[in-house]
Amino acid sequence: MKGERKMPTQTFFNLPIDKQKRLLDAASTEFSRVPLTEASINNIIKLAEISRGSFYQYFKDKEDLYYYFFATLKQDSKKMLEDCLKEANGDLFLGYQNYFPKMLTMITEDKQASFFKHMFLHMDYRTSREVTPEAMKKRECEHKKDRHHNHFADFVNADLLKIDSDEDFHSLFKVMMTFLFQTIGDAFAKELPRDEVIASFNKKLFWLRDGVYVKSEGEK
Amino acid sequence: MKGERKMPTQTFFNLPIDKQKRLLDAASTEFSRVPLTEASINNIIKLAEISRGSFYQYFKDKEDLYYYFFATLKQDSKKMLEDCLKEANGDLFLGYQNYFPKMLTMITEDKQASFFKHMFLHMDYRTSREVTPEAMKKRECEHKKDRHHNHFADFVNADLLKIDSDEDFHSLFKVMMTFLFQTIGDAFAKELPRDEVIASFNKKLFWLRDGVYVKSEGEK
DNA sequence: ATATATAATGACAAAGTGTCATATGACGGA
DNA sequence: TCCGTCATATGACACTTTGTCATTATATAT
Repeated sequence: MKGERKMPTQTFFNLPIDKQKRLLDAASTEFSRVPLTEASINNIIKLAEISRGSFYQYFKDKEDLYYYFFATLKQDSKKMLEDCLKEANGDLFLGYQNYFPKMLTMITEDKQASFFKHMFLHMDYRTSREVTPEAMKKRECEHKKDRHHNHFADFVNADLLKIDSDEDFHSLFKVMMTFLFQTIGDAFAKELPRDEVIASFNKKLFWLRDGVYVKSEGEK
Repeated sequence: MKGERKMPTQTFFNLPIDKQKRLLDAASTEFSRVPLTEASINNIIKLAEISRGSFYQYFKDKEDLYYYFFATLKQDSKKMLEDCLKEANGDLFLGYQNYFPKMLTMITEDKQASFFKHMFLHMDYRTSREVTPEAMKKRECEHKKDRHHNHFADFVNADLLKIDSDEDFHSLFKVMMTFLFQTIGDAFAKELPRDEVIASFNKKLFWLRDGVYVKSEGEK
């Protein structure tokens, strides 16, 4: 593993806004053209009209820019889930059921759709961590008084769920995000129509909610 | 998308066995050293002591060799799941519960463990398709009389499950494979001890089996 | 005006990729 | 034995990419 830097350098942020924007636009174009592994820094610097050396003054490498670019996109996504959970009165599954179609719209109808397509079809461990909202990560620092940004677990009514610990919560969140990624990956790969995609997600969601086993009598 | 070839050329199979083996050994070494994207054909041909031109006579590119190498490893895995399902008398979940520890052993204790580690940490859409046993894929060719290799659905007692169609079966299989990949990915990433990994998988499995919602009274 | 920090540049070395014209060698027929 | 043919082997080549670095330019403050 290489040393990972998560952010651009200060130098980048000191840049005039329009130069920053040029770079991000270039990133958008290149990462929409091909998946991360095939993207070329050469193309990006040509598009952004900056010199090779400058690029490396702002970012450690391709990945660094990639994840930063993604971060600029995902800002609203956090709030969206939060709202859906509130709206569902803490019902985790209902919340997700409302969340998914919104998410899908954002991903497929955005002008970045092509970027997202590559992303979801090449979703690996690192990427899935980046994509997962912070608020979903395990909270280990409850004692710290600066809980400035709240945790999704706070919006969920745990009484409805067979969940014992924060650990479990985290694990369950991850499972649900996995469902989401998997379904969207499928959607892109097979170019399914929107309603089928949603139906497919809901089916998985309900399996998880109610169980796949038949209970006593088959109410099917 | 580029034209994908799944197999080595005939030329490769015409080669003397020991030369084939040299190449596969080289693949094993290189793909254990680094993930696919960082692997270098240069290294492989040096290790295998073949010329650059020869390599391209056998394989279309890195990926081609990679997936072929993987195919040589995965042969027994199919039978393993089949046996587990039989042993569980068609109980899908019990079958998987038995299957997982065996799978885990195979992946972590094999001499290819390092290869698998890279694979699971970089599992993308394509890879997950390759890894998933054939017998799990959707069967569309029931009418064809040559059902020479059987389908996992045949070993599963569907009466126990809320499953309506083959489509559903396929979808459920995929979910379960996803659990498996996700859990193993976690295991490698966080270097969890074996029993924790198994516990984590089982927890997810039982969530899916029985549902995450509490039923009527909390038997917790 | 001068010193100092900050940013920009492109040439460069190193490494990798896929291709191609050519070389090798095995085999069968004349 | 000589020749033609076929499958295979080879490595030089042209090309792309990457990350670095010595140098130059620009801005800011004294």
